[in-house]
Amino acid sequence: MGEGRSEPEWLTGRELDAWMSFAGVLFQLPAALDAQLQREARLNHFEYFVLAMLSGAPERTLRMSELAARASASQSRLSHLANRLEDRGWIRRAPCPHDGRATNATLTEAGLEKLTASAPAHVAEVRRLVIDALTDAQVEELRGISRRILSRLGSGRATPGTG
Amino acid sequence: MGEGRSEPEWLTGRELDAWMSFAGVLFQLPAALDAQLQREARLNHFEYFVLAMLSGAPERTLRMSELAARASASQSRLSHLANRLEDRGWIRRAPCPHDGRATNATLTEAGLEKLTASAPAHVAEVRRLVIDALTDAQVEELRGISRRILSRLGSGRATPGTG
DNA sequence: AAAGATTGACGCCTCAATCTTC
DNA sequence: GAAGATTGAGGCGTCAATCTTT
Repeated sequence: MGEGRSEPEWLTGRELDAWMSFAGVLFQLPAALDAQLQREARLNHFEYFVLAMLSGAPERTLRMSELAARASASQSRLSHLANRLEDRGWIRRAPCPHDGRATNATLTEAGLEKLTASAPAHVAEVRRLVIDALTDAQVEELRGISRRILSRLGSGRATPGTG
Repeated sequence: MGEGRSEPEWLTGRELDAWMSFAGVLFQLPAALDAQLQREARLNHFEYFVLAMLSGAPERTLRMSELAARASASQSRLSHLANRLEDRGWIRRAPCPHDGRATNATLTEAGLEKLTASAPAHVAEVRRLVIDALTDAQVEELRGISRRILSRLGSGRATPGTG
């Protein structure tokens, strides 16, 4: 990892340069992806992600807590979202038979149709803004870089908002 | 359809793998940085960025519209934020002498103190989560990758939210 | 007491409407 | 009319409190 360059208080020129560019991506890319989904599907990125997660689960069903964990979201946030998705008919909730505390969320037929209708344009935007902007080697590098950052994020401190 | 890596409708295995990891970073890293700032400085990332921008400007002053452009934020968003920052005493607004339509935002002494007090911990978190998680070569790669993505973002379509 | 989930209050952002100055 | 800026309404997320089941 970071061997010889450990001045704690500031960033060197090269590091600062890299961080400024990366921070721009961190600001603007999620906004751009959200904008595309909002425009063409009336969905935000988190809503899309939740529908996608459910579509890939057995029975198209997942516990609320499991869903929250996979989306790195608080249970509260997911609960609010589930209210809205349920109102729109994309998902349905039912108490879990095996554990009276838990709630299962299920993707409805309408929800699946919504997702499959929205996916191609979203994937195309991801391809346009990220994948096709990079060389094959850079795509590989990006994977490795992301993994490393994620490992720091995971071990940093306990994820809050679980209550 | 599926020649090379230009199938428009979906992502190949390697691309998907890279995207999944990168999307995780896109979700979690901004949240982690916001959390640190919120905890230790009662600031969010956008507020910090605005203060930092002003601190680097001549006279510690910038037009609202210029500030919004540099932060890739809508004028509306910046205006709401400026209300809050002004209430807290970090900035001051005054009409621009040269153009009656424009408003200048100035970082106050208190705002500068707030920024300098908050910066070290924030930089340390950036270093911990990003810079020190990567090799020197990866930091360089990340710079190049970010530049490429930014160029797509810039040319994509006109930035909305200017009204 | 802990885990799972939900709710309401409050804060921030988006969107459309509005006002002033150029 | 366009540019710069602001405002209010409504939507979404966070936080703290609450309820139920284990």
